[in-house]
Amino acid sequence: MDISIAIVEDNHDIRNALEQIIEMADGYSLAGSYNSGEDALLKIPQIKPQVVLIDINLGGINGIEVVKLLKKNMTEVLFMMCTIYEEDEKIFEALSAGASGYILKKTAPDKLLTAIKELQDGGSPMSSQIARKVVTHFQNSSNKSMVNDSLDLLSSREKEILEMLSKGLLYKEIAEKVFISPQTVRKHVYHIYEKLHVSNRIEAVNAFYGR
Amino acid sequence: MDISIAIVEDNHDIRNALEQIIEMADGYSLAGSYNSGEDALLKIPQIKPQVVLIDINLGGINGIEVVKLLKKNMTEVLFMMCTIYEEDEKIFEALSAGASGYILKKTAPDKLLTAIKELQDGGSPMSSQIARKVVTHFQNSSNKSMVNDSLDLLSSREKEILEMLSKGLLYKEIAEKVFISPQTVRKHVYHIYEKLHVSNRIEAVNAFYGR
DNA sequence: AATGTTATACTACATTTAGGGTATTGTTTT
DNA sequence: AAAACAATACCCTAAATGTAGTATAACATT
Repeated sequence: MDISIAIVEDNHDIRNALEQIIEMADGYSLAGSYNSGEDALLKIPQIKPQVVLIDINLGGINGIEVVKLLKKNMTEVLFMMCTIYEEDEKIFEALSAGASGYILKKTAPDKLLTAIKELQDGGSPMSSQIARKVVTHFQNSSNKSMVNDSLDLLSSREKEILEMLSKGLLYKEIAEKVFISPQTVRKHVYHIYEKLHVSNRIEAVNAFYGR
Repeated sequence: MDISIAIVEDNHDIRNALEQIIEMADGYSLAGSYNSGEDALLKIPQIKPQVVLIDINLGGINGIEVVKLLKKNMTEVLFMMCTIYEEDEKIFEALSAGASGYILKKTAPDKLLTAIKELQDGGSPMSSQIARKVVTHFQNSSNKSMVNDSLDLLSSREKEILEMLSKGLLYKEIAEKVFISPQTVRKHVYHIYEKLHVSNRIEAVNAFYGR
């Protein structure tokens, strides 16, 4: 079975070129082609293509918005952003809007077709440069709670208690859990606040989460 | 200038094969080769290679731990995980430990060399299948705070107050900010707790952040 | 016109926290 | 051995929070 593809691209020449590539290739079929996001929003839910190749900078509503809206009701459709830019912001916006692939317009026809195939096979085709940006973003967001030096000031008991505090437990609940008196819990919390330079639970918990 | 590469791999045959590939290739030079993570931890800080090709499953300390430890003091060194697995968990662990590339052992010699080159050029070489996993993870974590339907139950005033609560402000501070009495703030908070089914600030704030 | 919701504000009471003091027992570090 | 720190636990006081009832004005919905 061919992979059915829809194209959303406002530039006439590029759209025609993409259409040609898809129509001439074996194993791929063109399900629809639109020159605006508005048009795509109306038609794509009807034709239900497997893959949508979509430009980011469309005339009216932009491609990222289109993906966001369509993805909400058509989770199975795979979106591949196709753009001239390689900007960090756009990449993250597009991916969190629900796009699965991100390629540049200058990509050669055969690479484009391979990328669509990969998309359909559960991959996320993108250049390794773009992948690095995603990875870096991933690293930053997964480490931000770890890069907290002030938390190192806390003793392990204090960290343990802060963690329970961050879950909303009361002093006495914490006391029961670790078999100490609520008084002692209070003393620990008191020291935690001193060390973190905060004056209530919320601020301490925010510090704990690195905010 | 050649790209200097270190190899960390406990299997003798594979290590030899990798050494051969690097040594025979133009533009790449072998800076060191180790059969254990422990060895790598000792030697790599001295030889300072540009790229480290490292297996995940080493005999003693595992490759991810090695990356974590080395990356801490050698931020410029690029790590490429080289493994037989394609497990989600390992991928995320490796990337957040500081690895920039992730390839499979079955990768052909010329692809391996290309991947090292891409790594050096600021890319993150990985298969599109692996990229999809990273992207999916990215989508899940970037959306988790948005998918909160219970917050919709709150009136806009209540949301406003919850947001200030989440920053650690006291009732009276909130009262001053929005020019209402602290009593009213308390009443709002009371309603917030009811709607979110929680019974203290921390739990409300956790709900606010979608935890 | 009646009902429901939101925002406002008061009261009262019980509970929980925060700030600070003191003290004992261990464990590290010097 | 002395000093510093960690964990434990008690004291007191005051402030903040949580729970709950009541009430009023404004606005939206039925």
